[in-house]
Amino acid sequence: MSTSVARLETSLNTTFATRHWPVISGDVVTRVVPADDEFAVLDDAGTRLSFCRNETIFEEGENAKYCYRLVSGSVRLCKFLLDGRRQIADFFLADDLFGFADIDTHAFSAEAVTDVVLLRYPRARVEMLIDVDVHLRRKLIQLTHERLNTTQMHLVMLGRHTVKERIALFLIRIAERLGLDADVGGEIDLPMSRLDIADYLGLTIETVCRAISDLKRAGVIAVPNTHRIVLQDARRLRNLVEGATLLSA
Amino acid sequence: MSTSVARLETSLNTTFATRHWPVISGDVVTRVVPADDEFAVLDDAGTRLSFCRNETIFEEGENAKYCYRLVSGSVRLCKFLLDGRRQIADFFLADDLFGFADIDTHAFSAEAVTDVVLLRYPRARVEMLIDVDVHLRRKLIQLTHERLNTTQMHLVMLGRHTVKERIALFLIRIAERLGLDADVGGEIDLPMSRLDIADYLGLTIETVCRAISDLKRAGVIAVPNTHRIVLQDARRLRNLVEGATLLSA
DNA sequence: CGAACAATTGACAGACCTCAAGCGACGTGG
DNA sequence: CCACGTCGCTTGAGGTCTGTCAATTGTTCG
Repeated sequence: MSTSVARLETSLNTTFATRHWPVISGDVVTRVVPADDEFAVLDDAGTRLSFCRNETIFEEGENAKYCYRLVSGSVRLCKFLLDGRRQIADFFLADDLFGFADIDTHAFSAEAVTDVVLLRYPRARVEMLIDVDVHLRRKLIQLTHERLNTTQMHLVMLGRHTVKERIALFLIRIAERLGLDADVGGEIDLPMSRLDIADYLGLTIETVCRAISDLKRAGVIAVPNTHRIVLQDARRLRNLVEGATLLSA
Repeated sequence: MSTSVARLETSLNTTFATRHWPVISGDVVTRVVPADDEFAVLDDAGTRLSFCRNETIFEEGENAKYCYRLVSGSVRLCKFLLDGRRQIADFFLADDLFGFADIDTHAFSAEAVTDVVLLRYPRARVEMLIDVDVHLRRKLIQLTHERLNTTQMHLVMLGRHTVKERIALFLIRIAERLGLDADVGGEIDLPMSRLDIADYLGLTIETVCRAISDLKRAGVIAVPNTHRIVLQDARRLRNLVEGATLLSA
């Protein structure tokens, strides 16, 4: 599959050949954007691009000429060490912005976790607009601040949380980002592989599997298929992360 | 000295009596600010405050009414879990800004690592100035982006680096922040305790001690006293972090 | 000099990683 | 349509690194 590949500008007629899993048609997902669209002003400057699963969107060290907005699919932001170790710093989901904080060159690589459609903005243009448009500016600053905060929470997870806590937090936070109420429960459609999760949580794939199996065995979650997780006992899931944060989730 | 101290506004007559180590007089350190001072415009809005070692500057959950600029001393940004685990997300040194990205409430606590002098700015004022002053705005945005980047590098360290690599990276990065050329070597004056280092690196104090002792035994560093580290063999120190980043330090 | 606190070192245990085999879903080819 | 190969996931057995517990040393200050 996806021998084809990413293409560009105009086209987008990438007959995303047959992929196996995440069925996300670049057309179906029609900009379900939150009402307040401070980014409308950016749209004119954007080029629509598509990438196939596992394709690289930009690479560490590359000149950071562009910023991006994810239209559909999901993206991982990652860094590789010389011996192959990998750390994923973030996952981006539909409507997330990324690449805006990269100064001069990208410090991390961005790769398509699933087939992906995104908008690409020239950084110079963005910086110009920031000076001109107060609403855009405020929104971008706010988003950057939020990202710094979530990155710091991620840091706490890697530094001080146990395996069980990390998995539980990961599921809770993904659920919330996908618009579920993690206290009620619901079904999560995980875009990423077990290995991606492991590299996000600073663990090995085996450890992630075992932890998920434990949760399954305990009846806290169900796993109808690999990429689908059902939160059955949201309360117990949350209890797994006490002592989590003193205040926030 | 500095038996005096912290205070402000009203009382806070916590006579933190005598402390043992870092002797930093709040008066001696007179704003050795880099030439380009985009922050001058902030100064009028700032209140000068002092804190004693281990005092809390702001606490997780507190209303984030203020932003801060560190004049002298150093500060840790940390989060506590219910069972006492602690993760330090950042250390701030002289002239660093902090608290600017905190939305609504502080997600982390800030505590004085040494006796500290700082400037406190009302957030509302800062936000107003950001809209008015282009240079201030650009500088603040740039600093926030830099902080996001260093936080992500920190993430890689916690997720994928070994103990030796973490210690080596920590020393290299602190040295650079203190203005040393980490390739040449030099002497680092560590403001923080071993426990602080441990909680910054996601380790225990014992593990940090052992790693430092190993480096000492190997002749890579010398440790004339607890808070002073001499980089004797900068090249070997750097070699410890290959496979570190593919490109950056 | 002694008390309090921080740092260091040692012995041991346990959590997580490594290595390896087995399973399951999916797609291709006979 | 079914068999087989591939790839990702899961499970098991065993080892290692780092955390835990405890004792010792060193430093600062009363």
